[in-house]
Amino acid sequence: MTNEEFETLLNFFKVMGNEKRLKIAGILANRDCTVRELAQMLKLKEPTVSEHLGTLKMLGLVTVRPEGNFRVYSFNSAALHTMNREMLSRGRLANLVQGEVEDSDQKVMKAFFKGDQLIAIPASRKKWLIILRWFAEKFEDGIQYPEKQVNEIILHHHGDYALIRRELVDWKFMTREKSIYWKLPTPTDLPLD
Amino acid sequence: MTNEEFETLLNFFKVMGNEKRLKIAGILANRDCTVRELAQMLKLKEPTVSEHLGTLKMLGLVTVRPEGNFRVYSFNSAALHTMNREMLSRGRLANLVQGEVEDSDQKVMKAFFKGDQLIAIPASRKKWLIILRWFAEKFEDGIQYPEKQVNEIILHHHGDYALIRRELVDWKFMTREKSIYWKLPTPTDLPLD
DNA sequence: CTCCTAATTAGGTAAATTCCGAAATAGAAA
DNA sequence: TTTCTATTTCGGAATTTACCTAATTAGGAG
Repeated sequence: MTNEEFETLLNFFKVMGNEKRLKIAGILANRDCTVRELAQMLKLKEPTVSEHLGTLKMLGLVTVRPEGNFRVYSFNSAALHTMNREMLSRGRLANLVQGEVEDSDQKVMKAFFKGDQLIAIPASRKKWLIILRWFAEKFEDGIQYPEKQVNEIILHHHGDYALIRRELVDWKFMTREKSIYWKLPTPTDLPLD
Repeated sequence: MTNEEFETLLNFFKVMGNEKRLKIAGILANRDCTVRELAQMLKLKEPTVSEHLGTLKMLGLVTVRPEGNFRVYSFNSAALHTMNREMLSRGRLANLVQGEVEDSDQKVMKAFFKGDQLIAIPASRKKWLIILRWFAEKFEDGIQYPEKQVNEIILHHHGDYALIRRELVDWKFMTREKSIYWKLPTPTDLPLD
């Protein structure tokens, strides 16, 4: 279930998103340690470190073994690899929230599309904008399209390409000059406020 | 500087370690959105979403562009890749905390080693254990070593192999039966308490 | 068995985070 | 210009988190 994976990833971030725990993980990635050793290095009391280790252990990021009179904690590379490889990519991230997106957006899409064909025009501006944004995604950032090509691309999904083309420009999804169309590439980066 | 990278990684985890922000990132990984759209999907008020987006923007995980009357937020794959590829491996993590480890451990190693040769035996038990643990690392988990081979391995680093060998066993870094030595493989996993 | 030591759990305080409603801003539209 | 609307900023309440000290547990050593 995708929801469980979401929780896993979220917990991973939560656990690692703490200075002391991240340091503990880093130290253990260098060598095994006891609670006391870690407490000294980090200038924390043992109970605090113990708690942090418990948290890391829950996640599977560290393991313990008794050794002589101590309990020695080790870093577990496997857990890190799992997060790294299986979850931390745009595609994975996108899949984890399918439920959330469905409600608002795909509902509209389902109502007005049959497959990838737009079969009706919504009256509400809001829904219309969702559809236009979908059309806009068919074009790549920064590439210049001659009008003929714009028409072709739209035609794959709707017969009245002139309407869609005009609306894309009106709503500023695309820019036109003469008969060349494009999407703004990276439209002047963030304002540094 | 390694310390700056540590901060970057820590902040990344902090920011993503929040349910709503992680969902926002996931939703934006699917498609661009306005503040209001996100607020609806997540059942939050706009100011709250706006704040979260601000946080994500600081990290570079999302970008904004004006579009018609709205401000449209996009997911920025590049930032994710940076974290993923450059920082999230055991080796990277280990390097981020060099400063912390140095103090406690490598100080001892420097004092008693010349290169990889153990040239003195510390009086303090604590320091001795650090050294023994270092020797223990020369052996692989779960592999059975005949005594002769144990001696050889130790000899690379210290002449009195009998002393080290005996201490490794005494302090339970290794187990011996007849003249076969080994390290406990995965010594009965975590107690599920 | 008892002693001793490392580690953990309990309980409570201080600090940080998340969220909201109200007010301010910025920019398109008229 | 003024108006309208999406977004952001402000200030404060409620929750969560991190840390400490004190008490308890667990297990090896004598």
